[in-house]
Amino acid sequence: MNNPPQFTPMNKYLSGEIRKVLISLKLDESLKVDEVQPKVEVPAAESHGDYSTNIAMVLSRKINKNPLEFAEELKMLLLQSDLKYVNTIEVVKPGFINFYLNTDWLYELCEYVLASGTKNVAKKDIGKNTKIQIEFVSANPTGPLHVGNGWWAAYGDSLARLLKRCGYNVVKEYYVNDTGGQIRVLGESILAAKNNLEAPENGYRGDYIDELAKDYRGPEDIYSAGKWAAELILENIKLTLLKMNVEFDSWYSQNYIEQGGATAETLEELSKLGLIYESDGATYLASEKLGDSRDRVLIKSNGDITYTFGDIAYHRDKFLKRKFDKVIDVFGADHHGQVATLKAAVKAFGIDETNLEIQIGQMISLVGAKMSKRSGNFVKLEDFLNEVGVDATRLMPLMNSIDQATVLDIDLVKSTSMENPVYYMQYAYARICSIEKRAKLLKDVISCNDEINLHLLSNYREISLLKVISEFEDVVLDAADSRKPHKITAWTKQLASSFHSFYHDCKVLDESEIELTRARLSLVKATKITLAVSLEILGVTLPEHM
RNA sequence: GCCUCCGUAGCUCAGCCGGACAGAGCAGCUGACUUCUAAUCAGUUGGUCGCAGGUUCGAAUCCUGCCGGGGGCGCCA
Repeated sequence: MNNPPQFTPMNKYLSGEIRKVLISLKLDESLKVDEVQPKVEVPAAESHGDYSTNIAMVLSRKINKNPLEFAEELKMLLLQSDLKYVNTIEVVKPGFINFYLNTDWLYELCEYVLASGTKNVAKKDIGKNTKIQIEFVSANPTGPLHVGNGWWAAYGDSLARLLKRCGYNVVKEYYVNDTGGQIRVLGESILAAKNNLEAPENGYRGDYIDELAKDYRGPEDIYSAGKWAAELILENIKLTLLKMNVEFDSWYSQNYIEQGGATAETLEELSKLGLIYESDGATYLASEKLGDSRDRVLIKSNGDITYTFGDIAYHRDKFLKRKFDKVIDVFGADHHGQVATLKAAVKAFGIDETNLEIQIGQMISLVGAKMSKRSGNFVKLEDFLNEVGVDATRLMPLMNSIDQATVLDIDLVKSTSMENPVYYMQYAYARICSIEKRAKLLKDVISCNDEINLHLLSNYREISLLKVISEFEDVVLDAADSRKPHKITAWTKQLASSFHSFYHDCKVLDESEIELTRARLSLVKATKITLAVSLEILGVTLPEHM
């Protein structure tokens, strides 16, 4: 097996060189230079160089030096240390050190991307095969998925793809709430509709209930009806998710948790820990002392177990039975209240609570109304997919941070769906495919055995495009680490933009400039590789023509 | 009342583990199609980063307090 190609990102390279210089200075020991990792970034303004560091200002305070003078000192030492790629170093007003580079590193980067291909580019093993579970959607099987569910489906699935890319062993799970009160209510709603009665209070209503009721042939028993309907609805949910390119690895049953011994075992363990007490005929978990805002009822006075209890047993199952190292739950903001309880429970089981990560997504609502299955006021994800398109639907939730609440104006979304950035990104891909297709026709003219001279890529557009590509790995790591796939979207838009500009200014296929053509084809290929990987993470398809 | 998310250009939002003149898309205005696909490109108008303090050489970014909006504070799930 060949080792994957290596390439040290420029910021890491410079940071390492600066660090060497700092260590050689033998500064005050209290500074612990070993721990200092100088931050080297691409400055916002091009007039501030290709890369820049604020290390002189950060350290000057601690060592009691004038930041400008210290920066100058570092600059001199850096110049003596024979840096690769660096043309000039400048020190600017408050104490920034700016680096101006030649473009050799960009050609090396390009070669690295080409050698890596889609399989290895931006594949960083920070996960070290950590077993991580992501639970998302987990919508009750009491009705079809609505648009809000679709948002978490896109988010969770892309987060999973991102973490896989970074070397995590990821399992995507959907917790199926196939028991309890809502299944009973679902059964009641079905039977009521079948017998042409009013839907029960707090019951489910809508066309899908009427249609299910029409087909129901089982006994007039609410549990039978509820269970039957939930199974059919779940099948429908699976199909809708597949249509959206979301495939779960695991469907885990609440009924299994509650009936399969998990709750009994959990209760026993919590009892042993002295965290259980009775009050008013109910069984309580003393979760307040573990950081919850109050104690929680696990078993109601009528003997039924609460949803919370099932959820606690479920999370115990995740960590202790199935041995996940890390669990990420993706919840809507309306479930925010569960966080403290679950964290408390996990702590009780002796698990580091930071291994339970709960991502709270703010609410997705319709103009003027909340989405709710019980009220029948919601837009079906299925319909949304059909009208807006799968790729646009898939990308929309990945454009913003999940901390941002979203109010959807369905008519506006429909009328502007063609403006969705997804087409902009895909169009870049289609253009690349088109170029490559034509390049094949010119094969005889273009091909030769000489090495490709990437140094011919010197145009401003070419350099800019290479610079965007150079940031891909960092973006992937940052997005995975911060659990923010929308950062991939932002970068991909930038890549597409840079490519479109390049496409406009630089004719790739030019029979009178064979060498340049070959160099540009390499750049196009590198763009294609990174674009393909980023779109794949976003769960968007790669059209070869549009 | 307590917890939590948000408040940045006309609109939708990036940026938020501190950095150099605050960014993008849409909308508006101007210009580019006998071209490797114009689903594109180039240019341009537009902002006291909710308000007030504080920390800092430096704050949209961190801290505190207000104001405004969303969500949550069940023996519902």
